[in-house]
Amino acid sequence: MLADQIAALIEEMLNESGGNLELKRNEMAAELGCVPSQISYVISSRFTPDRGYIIESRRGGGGCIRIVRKQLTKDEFLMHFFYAVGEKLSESEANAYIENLREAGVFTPREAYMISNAVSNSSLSVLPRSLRDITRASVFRHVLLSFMN
Amino acid sequence: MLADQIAALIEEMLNESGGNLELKRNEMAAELGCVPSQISYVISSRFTPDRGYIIESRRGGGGCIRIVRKQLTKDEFLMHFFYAVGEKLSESEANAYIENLREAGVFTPREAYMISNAVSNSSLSVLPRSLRDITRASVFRHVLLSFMN
DNA sequence: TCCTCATTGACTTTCTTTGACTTTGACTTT
DNA sequence: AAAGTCAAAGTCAAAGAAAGTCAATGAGGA
Repeated sequence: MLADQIAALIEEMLNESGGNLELKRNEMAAELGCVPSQISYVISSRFTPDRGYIIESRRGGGGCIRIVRKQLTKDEFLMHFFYAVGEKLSESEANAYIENLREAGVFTPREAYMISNAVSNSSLSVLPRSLRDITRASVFRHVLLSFMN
Repeated sequence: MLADQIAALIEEMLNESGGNLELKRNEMAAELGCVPSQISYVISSRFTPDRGYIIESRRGGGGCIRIVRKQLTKDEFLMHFFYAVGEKLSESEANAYIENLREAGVFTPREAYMISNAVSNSSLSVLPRSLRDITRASVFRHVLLSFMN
């Protein structure tokens, strides 16, 4: 299947580049003889943040797509939290996690404070209540991910 | 890409001059072999007041462009960003702000990285597109607040 | 069958590059 | 001093380049 070939190619290029890759979507598509949006599809379906990748891109002349792999050298502790956070996360659960991570020395007090503010109800008060816990969970998981490496 | 080269050159010249630079648009364009308005483009797209630069210029014979990198206190800096962040905030704007704050030493690299992840599109991908920029703005403003005083 | 994932291509958005034209200011001439 | 000259920088719109989005369609499996 095309998508798998592309994924494999990207994977390989990632290895060669030490987990930090810049690619030209159009170029790559031309080489593989596929449509450019196929590359987008593969990236958005397989190189997701949830699987430990960070994607950035720039449009326009000289634009490109940047893929960075977080090697998840298992900090068991972070992984634990990462998986513990479900689909939804309440403010108080979040604070409990943050407090735990602070005590464990994963977050500095300043970082803990900041994160707590970032995912506070008040930060998320712009959203309807029904979306807050889902958003909080996602944001928090991403924060955790940003500490793994 | 041309624009990036020019930006890098200006950056370098700014460093050499201690953050206070006068340049000749036409001269520079001639050296780089580009059209003069390209210089204008780079300045207006990258050395914006939002990123902490002040631009002045003089036309006519012997005219020039002056670029000054602002030095603000931490609180001024934060306040500036706090007010600059409007109702909505795109991912790339957010990253520009974060990068600035990191360079200014307000955020540690680790903090910058984390915040960037917290407000990334992928963090907010659980939300409908229409709510992302609003939520990002709110979260980011709260983060800024958590760093003040 | 129905559902999920893959493929495609038309259309959109963002960023860059260029050049024609305008405005400004210093200097020179009358 | 007023007018003219010319060398800057400013403005803007068009064209180009690249990535993003999305909906329609296709293919394979439960």
